Amino acid sequence: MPSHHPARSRRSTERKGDLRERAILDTCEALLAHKGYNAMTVGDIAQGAGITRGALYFYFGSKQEVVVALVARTVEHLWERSRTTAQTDEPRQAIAEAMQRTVELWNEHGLVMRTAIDLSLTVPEIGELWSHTADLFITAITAVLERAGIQAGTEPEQASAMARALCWMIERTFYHASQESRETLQGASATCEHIWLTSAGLTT
Amino acid sequence: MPSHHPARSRRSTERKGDLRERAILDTCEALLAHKGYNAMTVGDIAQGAGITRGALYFYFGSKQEVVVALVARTVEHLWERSRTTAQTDEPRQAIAEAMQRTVELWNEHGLVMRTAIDLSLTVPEIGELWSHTADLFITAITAVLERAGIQAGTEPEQASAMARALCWMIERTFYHASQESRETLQGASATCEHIWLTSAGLTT
DNA sequence: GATAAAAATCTACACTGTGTAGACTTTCTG
DNA sequence: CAGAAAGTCTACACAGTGTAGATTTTTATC
Repeated sequence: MPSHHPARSRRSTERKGDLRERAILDTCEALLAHKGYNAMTVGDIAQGAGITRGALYFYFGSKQEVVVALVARTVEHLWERSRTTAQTDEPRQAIAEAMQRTVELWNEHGLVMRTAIDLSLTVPEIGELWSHTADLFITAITAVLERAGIQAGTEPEQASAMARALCWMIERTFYHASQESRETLQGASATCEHIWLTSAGLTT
Repeated sequence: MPSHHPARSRRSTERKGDLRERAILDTCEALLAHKGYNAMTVGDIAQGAGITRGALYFYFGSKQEVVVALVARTVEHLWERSRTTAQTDEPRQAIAEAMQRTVELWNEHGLVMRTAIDLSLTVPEIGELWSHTADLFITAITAVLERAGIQAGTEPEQASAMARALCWMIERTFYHASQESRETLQGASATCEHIWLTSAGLTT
């Protein structure tokens, strides 16, 4: 990998390699979509990016590394968005907004997110990335639950544990629904929102 | 041709192969536990079962087939148990019993169940097996919700969709918790049970 | 208990995909 | 424009897979 983190040194021109690297990740994403991780070979990716296998190994050490970089790119984007999104104090509204945002995320990045989940177990770096992402969600859900009056704490029926279960519910439900259609995903989101509301004691 | 041993000779001989087949699946399960699916090779399995690779291919056509058979064996066992377990009418008790049973299942077969979930996407047969298993759970949860007064139907806030979301919540929560410890799993179960009860409107 | 079919096992090989080595070409930079 | 850095290629060694065919063991039958 040539570019580590060159944030401070401003480069005059964008190196050819930066372009290639993006082409590689884009190709990888496309291949993931219609071949899946296992069927996709390093040769396929290289070919799609317009170079030979040998050249690809100049950028990434393995197929896994390519996918890790792809997941990192996407996840970075998620963090970015969740950081710049306004937080609402009113629980009901906060929940509605969170679910809406999550639907958008899955509509846009469902494929990579599903891949990240699938590879979490086998590729430690991806596991790391994804578990960090999940923690962001769990923290956010916990905050909403507490603001809605659920007792804070880590015991099974307190906010923290409930938030974790709700997070997994949303992850898994969206994982499946996003494979179907946007309509399915929207419906699944409504169901999750309803359960979240009920769990928060906001059933009016 | 006349059959000289009418009743008694049914399945009299257990072939040597039946023993080997079991040895292969057992070895596979053991290897999955401390190497994981990808790292485990056909040679490893054969060696563990005391035969060569070539001989293993007499029993199974591929590594995937071995794992499919292993999952099938386990899942068969799940179905068996859920069929012979008494169903309770009282919702609260039904939920408590279902959760207890599920904890036991994951304690006993967590490894294979996690494997099944991981491979659902990439191995169609396993996907089939697992989705059928999930359907059993979803149907059961739906029934309990309806008995508790939740409106029947498939709209986002009706019993069927809610049961699906709750099923995924339990699956994913148990998937993670069963990797930790029995205590973690027990706590996670309590949390899921609480959310299920709340969703069913049984919060007294 | 001899024997032939079936069941089980082995060795050897062809194939696919991975990752590495080293030579070569292009693109910067002073 | 010359040397360095970046990028690319071909060729090779290696892992694991699945198959072919010969060979041995087990089982059923007379």
